[in-house]
Amino acid sequence: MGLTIKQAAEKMNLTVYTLRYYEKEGLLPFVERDHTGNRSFTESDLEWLSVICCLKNTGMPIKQIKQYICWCLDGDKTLAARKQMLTEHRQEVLNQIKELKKNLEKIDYKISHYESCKGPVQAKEAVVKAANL
Amino acid sequence: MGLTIKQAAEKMNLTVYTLRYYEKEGLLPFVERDHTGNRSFTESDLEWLSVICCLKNTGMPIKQIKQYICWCLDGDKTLAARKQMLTEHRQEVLNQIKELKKNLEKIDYKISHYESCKGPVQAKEAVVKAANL
DNA sequence: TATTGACCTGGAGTATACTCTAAAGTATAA
DNA sequence: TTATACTTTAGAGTATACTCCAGGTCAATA
Repeated sequence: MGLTIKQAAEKMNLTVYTLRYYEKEGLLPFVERDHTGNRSFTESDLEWLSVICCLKNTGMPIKQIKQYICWCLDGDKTLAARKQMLTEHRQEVLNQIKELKKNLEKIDYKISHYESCKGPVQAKEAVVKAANL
Repeated sequence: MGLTIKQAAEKMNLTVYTLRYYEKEGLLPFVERDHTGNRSFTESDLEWLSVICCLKNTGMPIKQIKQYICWCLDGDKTLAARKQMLTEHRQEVLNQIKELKKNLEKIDYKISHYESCKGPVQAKEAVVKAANL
């Protein structure tokens, strides 16, 4: 027996609303139903979900994830397309990391100014400059 | 003379719509107007904007950025609060980078499977496993 | 003087990704 | 048998961050 939607949601740290939404958007064409019409999540489904979450958490839009999933279910003839999509996405993730690191430096720089402000009152202009730049 | 909204937008790689939206949201209380009521962006304003973009690009919500800007204009009594906000945000950025790197590994792993699929046809099961996991 | 072009405002519209509600169905326990 | 604890669907509502439009103002040029 597979997991109920609630159990699957708990395991994946998602809400049942989100899982139903993902299905509505075509991200979960592989999830089957039991005799009463309830969704039944297998271990394999959870692995698919973990790929979906990986792509979602790295900024891929739902529609593109859907495209990827559809390609996966469409057999070998989409192998090249899938590989290309992931390779391009990989580059985007690398760019995101680079951007974050650049911005992190700027944040660190500002924090370092606040560090130097914790002592006794300084010349007002110096404080203003440190705070604003 | 300061820059027009169009010039400022170009310099900051934003649209004029976005700049007006930011002002509407209280992110640009420092931008002044000329005698005709047009916004006039100074160099200092652009520096503020670059901080705003830095925070926005690292995922800080507009409302929180507004809080930060308001604190900056509210003098020394908010120094501790500002420092705390940036320090907490810094940690969030570190977490984002960590998460992205973790997901990048998963993406790399999947790509490596596609790499191994480019040769002559393999056993069908092996291909399916490589593609799906 | 008339037109052009860039600016202004308020407010409506869009995109994305959920998030929730209402009404109905089903299985188990008291 | 009735209560509860789930499940289902369609569809409405929310949050965030823009994005655009209509109608108007203003300054410079033909």
